[in-house]
Amino acid sequence: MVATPAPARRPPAVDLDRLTTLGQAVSDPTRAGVLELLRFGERCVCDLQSDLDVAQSRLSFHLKVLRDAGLVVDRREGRWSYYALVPKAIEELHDLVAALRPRPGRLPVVQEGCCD
Amino acid sequence: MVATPAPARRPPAVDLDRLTTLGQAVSDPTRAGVLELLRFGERCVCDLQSDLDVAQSRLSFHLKVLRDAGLVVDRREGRWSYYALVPKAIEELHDLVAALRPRPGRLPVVQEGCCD
DNA sequence: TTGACATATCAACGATACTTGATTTGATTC
DNA sequence: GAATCAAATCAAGTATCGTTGATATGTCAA
Repeated sequence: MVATPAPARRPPAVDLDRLTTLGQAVSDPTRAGVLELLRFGERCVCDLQSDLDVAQSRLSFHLKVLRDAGLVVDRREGRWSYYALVPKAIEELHDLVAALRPRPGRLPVVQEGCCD
Repeated sequence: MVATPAPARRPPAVDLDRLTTLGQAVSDPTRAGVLELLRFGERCVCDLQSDLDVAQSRLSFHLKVLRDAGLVVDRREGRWSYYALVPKAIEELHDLVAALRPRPGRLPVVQEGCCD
């Protein structure tokens, strides 16, 4: 019989690395705007550019951040690039935030003193 | 008769300002660590400090960012300050992320060209 | 009081992140 | 091929953010 892994003594730890990466991706107005637009389906860069009214290289920069974070994917077709949301990544962030919810019934209020 | 506001032609816009603010609050490892710890109830600063092993002024700085974003509240008791999650703010972020989910059945795929 | 302690604030520096304009790459059209 | 176009990349500057050490504020205990 093989040793079983030690039972979790605490609720599952939140993947903080992933949370910070996704949080950072979402923390810029241009990038948030891109995500908002992509809700309705994939869009080409030139489309996003005119909808958001940003310089081309700037948009390209932000798209790269979103891509690196895994929130969007791109697809090239002729001279155009189309970007689309990655639903799984949105769900991932959704779940990470859910994991931050206060846990009911644990340490509701502090007792005597605090340190030690 | 007073002019009625123009009816919304699209699904409700996402509150991008709020999303970026909360995203930014969550985009730093120290701050994410604080939130993770606070899931179990309020903690005093000195507690957080030793759990996270960060300098005092640094923690204080990050707590301020979280406080300014509305994600935590503090309560002073004697010499100690206790910080706690604001469940409503977590829900708010949760909902904002949900609002980024792709909308089914709209612009599923791009047609001819893109930038007419 | 005085001293020790918990926390907040501040100023200065260093590190990241964002913006801009120019250049490059690759695809299309003439 | 040459010109054009969409998009990416790069280098430079600027702005924003995070860290550090010092100081300030307020509280408690001796």
